Amino acid sequence: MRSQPSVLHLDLDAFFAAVEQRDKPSLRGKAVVVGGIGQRGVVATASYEARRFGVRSAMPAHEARRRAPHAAFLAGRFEAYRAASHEVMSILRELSPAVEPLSLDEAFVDLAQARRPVELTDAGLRRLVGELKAEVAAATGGLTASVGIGSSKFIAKLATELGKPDGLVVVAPGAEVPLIEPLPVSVIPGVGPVTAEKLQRIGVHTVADLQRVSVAEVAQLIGKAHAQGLTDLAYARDDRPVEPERETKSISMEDTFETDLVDRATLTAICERHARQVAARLRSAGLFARTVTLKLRRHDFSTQTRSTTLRSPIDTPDEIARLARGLLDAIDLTGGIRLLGVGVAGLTEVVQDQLFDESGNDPTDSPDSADESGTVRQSAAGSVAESESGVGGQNGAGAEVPVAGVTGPDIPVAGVTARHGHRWLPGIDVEHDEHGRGWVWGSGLGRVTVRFESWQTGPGPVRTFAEADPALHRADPLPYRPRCAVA
DNA sequence: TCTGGGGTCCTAGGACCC
DNA sequence: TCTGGGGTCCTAGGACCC
Repeated sequence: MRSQPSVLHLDLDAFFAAVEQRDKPSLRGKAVVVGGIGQRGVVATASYEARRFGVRSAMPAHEARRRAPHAAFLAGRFEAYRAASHEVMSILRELSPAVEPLSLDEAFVDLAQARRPVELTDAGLRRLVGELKAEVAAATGGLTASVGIGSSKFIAKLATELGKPDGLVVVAPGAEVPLIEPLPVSVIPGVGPVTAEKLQRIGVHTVADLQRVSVAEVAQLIGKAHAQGLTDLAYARDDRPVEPERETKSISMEDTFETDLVDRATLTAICERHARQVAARLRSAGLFARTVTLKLRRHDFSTQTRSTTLRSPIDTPDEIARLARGLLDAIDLTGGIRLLGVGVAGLTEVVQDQLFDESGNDPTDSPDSADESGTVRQSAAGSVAESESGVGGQNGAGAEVPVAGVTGPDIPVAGVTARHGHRWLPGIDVEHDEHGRGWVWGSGLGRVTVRFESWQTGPGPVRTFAEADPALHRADPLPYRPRCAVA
């Protein structure tokens, strides 16, 4: 822990919903829920107006709809969120090079490494944050942020939470322990529902309660490493540095389906598509992977993972798809699958030269022969035969689109994002040849209703078209440009 | 009709090596 | 002949975070 309040934490308020309200003037001041599309969706972000009805992040879609039936439920527009996030992160990096983003809407900044001297007094910090918030609002079209400042990451983040929305809380050095003692243990990062339940069983409800039990006793419940960490945090001891560059450890893609899938050919095609998308991200990051993981969630919500580790790192779509398919081939699909994902780990930047040639004994070194030799290592949990997953396998190497709809619209998924091919999901951007820019208000029965407005306009008119109307197109989000807003 | 998607980190147990 | 321990790598599962 530092002796100065030099860790700043910033969190954009109701971020996704706020971007939607910026770009959709008719929704300003209204209940907006991002996510919650489809039967199996969950809420990503609710506007403060929607929160008044009890809608919360991670709430199942049906529950959110029950609580706020009148709210606008929108699919996410991640390109727009990424753009706004980039603006904010740039502003923070102008302040200090030590910026650690936690997600699109959140970051830590180390003020001790600021590019210019920062006065770490209450008055100095208030001035600084005032300017920061004004810059954020100007660059993003009026988004607000909450800021917390303290002597550690834990305290800064907690301070942000206490001031939401549009807040600023500075915790003075020495005030940390009295601040946290009366709060529930769940304020400590790493204490989720399960750990909180376990702690409750030994009479620990508040942070002060946690101070009273020994590390050994906590370790009995939740493991050694975790216990020491939590105990330290209970005394506000936290020396975790702000880390601007954290390397990627894994890359994955997954989908939850609107209805459980049982057909092996369909799942195989989805598996291959995920594998190829993962490979594309791997390559664009300039990385190679040694481990490929298949993840499934069954009808009863139980989760299963199967993985394979190679001796040499790979990055081609074909290899990753082949391995993922091999893992799936060994899995019993009885009962139905609600989620399927493919991921890679064991990432490296360069493929090491094969100094010792194992002359073909290593299945991973010769992709060409992989389908006959490629048994993945025998593990304690049983072997994973890969031998049928090659070119001669069920869907073959050429299985780009072997099943109708797998790359397109016919397998609806439950996610939050607007990446469902052609479907007119609520909230997405469109352009009409005659009426210009707008967004999808709703669709169904062969019709699409569009509201024609953008951040540049006031609330706009609504019109309905045939889904197949050739004058109606999907569009990229209209970039927000501060200068145009002034004009 | 409950329960997303993208991650990180930890644990436990077996294989295997010295 | 009995009993070992440490260390690393790997797999599977789970808690947690936003």
